[in-house]
Parts: sequence; structure tokens; C-alpha cells
Amino acid sequence: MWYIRIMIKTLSALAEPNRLHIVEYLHDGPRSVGEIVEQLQLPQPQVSKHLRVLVEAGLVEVQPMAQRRIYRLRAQPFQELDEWLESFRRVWDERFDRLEEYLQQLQAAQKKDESLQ
Amino acid sequence: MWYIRIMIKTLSALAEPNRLHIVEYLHDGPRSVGEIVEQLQLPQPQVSKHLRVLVEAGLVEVQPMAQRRIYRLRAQPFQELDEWLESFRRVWDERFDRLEEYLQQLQAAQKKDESLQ
DNA sequence: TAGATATATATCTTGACGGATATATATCTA
DNA sequence: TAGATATATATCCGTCAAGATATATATCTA
Repeated sequence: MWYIRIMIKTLSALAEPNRLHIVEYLHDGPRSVGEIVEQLQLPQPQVSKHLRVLVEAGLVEVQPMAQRRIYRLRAQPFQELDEWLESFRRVWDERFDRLEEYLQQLQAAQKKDESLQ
Repeated sequence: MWYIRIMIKTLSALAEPNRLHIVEYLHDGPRSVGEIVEQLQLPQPQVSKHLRVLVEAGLVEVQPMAQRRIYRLRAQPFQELDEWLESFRRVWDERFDRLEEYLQQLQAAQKKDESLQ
């Protein structure tokens, strides 16, 4: 599946507490590295490292401004995640849990096995 | 934030290729461990291990059926993920990228600094 | 031009996690 | 009850990524 790699990139970038906090913080609007450091109370190199991962996953982008670097969210990966969830949403609507159906198929298959012996 | 831990659990459970494949496969309906093993072509203990992680994240649940264990998706974590994305959706609708606004604030702050000297 | 400021990069260490293998447990069936 | 079937658990190993620290780079300012 072509989109699996993209999803994994997005999901693993978000699945780290500090990075998720950064994303939540950037939700309010663009911020410089220094502001993120201040907000999260983390060593600056650690923040830069996490921001690099977020950039590579396409979740944020940078805009240089003198010595500062302004980071901001990109909509695309969130929209892709949203589209992926969409396929699940459709299934809830009808019937997410098709256990009964499955168990009946299982029993039918077993009877078939028995009759073949 | 109360929901951060939940989100991290969900995201890190999904952010592993084999587990994401399992979830995609279970999307079609409930399946036994053996069927998942067959589908993913992975060693059975590895599949059981991944399923355990998925159970602990609340993404799937088990239903014993003789020697077999039938796994199926649970809707809740997906819905929670959906709700989390909802807050981002709202921001895209108006203006996701408030860079101009931010830069103006930044310039205003700098002028203020200068005038204080 | 010499600091000062802001950020990135390089390097090392450590812990967690995925993969592999062997084995235990539970249930069915002959 | 003895295997056969289905799955879980235990253990070990190797890798990778996050944290910490030091340093490099770029830009501003006096």
C-alpha cells in the first residue's frame, strides 16, 4: 500500500510526547525555536532535533527571520490522517463489529471440514 | 493535558508497520491469530506480541472461541483520534498559517525593545 | 570587527522495542 | 487420555532513537 509509509511517518512523528506537545503549541500559531524551548522547558538542541523530525515528516515548515527560525504547522499530513480515518468512520456507521457474522462463517467452515472427512 | 497520554498510546501503537497492517486487515472484520499470521506472513509469537500492544492501547479486543482467539477493532480510540483532529480542522477552515500576523507581532515587539533603550 | 544572540549539528550513552527462538498453556479430537 | 491444534509467554539479541553535552554556524549590533 502506497500510503502506509506516509501514515507511519506521520504517526511516529506524532507519537513522541515532546513532539506532540510542540504540535499542540504550534496549533496556536507560528513560533520561534526559542519560544518553543521556553514553553516546553527543554534543552534547545533537543527541541531542534524534534523539529527536524517534524519537518522531515512534513508536519511543520520553517521560515527564517534574521537569526530566528519560525516554525509553523502544515495542513497536509493532518488532512491525510483525516482521510485515513475516514475509511474507518464509514465502517462504524454501518457495523464496526461483525463478530456474529464471523463466528457463523467459522462454524459453517467447520461443518464443511467435518463433512469432508 | 489529560488526553495527551491517551493520544500517545494510540499513536505509538499505530506507528509500527506490522501493527498498522494488522489494523488495516482487521478493518475487513474480526480475524483469528492464525488468519493474521497467514495474511502478514510473520512468526506467530510476533503477531501475538503486536496484538498485545494493540489490546493495551484499546485498539482491539479479544473473543475466545475454543482454542482460537478472535480479534476485532474497537471504535473508541479511532473516534478519540478523530476528535483530536477536529480541533485542527477548525483552524484550517479559518487560517492555518498565521505567519504574517506573527511576523508583524515580532516586529512590533522589536520596536518596543528599541524604544525602551 | 568583536561580541552577543539564535539555532543547528556532532557525538556519546542508555533504554526501549522489535525480531527470533524455545517453551508453556489451553482446548479440541481420536 | 494422548496427541494435535491454536495461541501466549519467556528470554535473548541487536538496533535505533531520545536525552545530554559540546561545538559549529549564521545573523545582528555596538
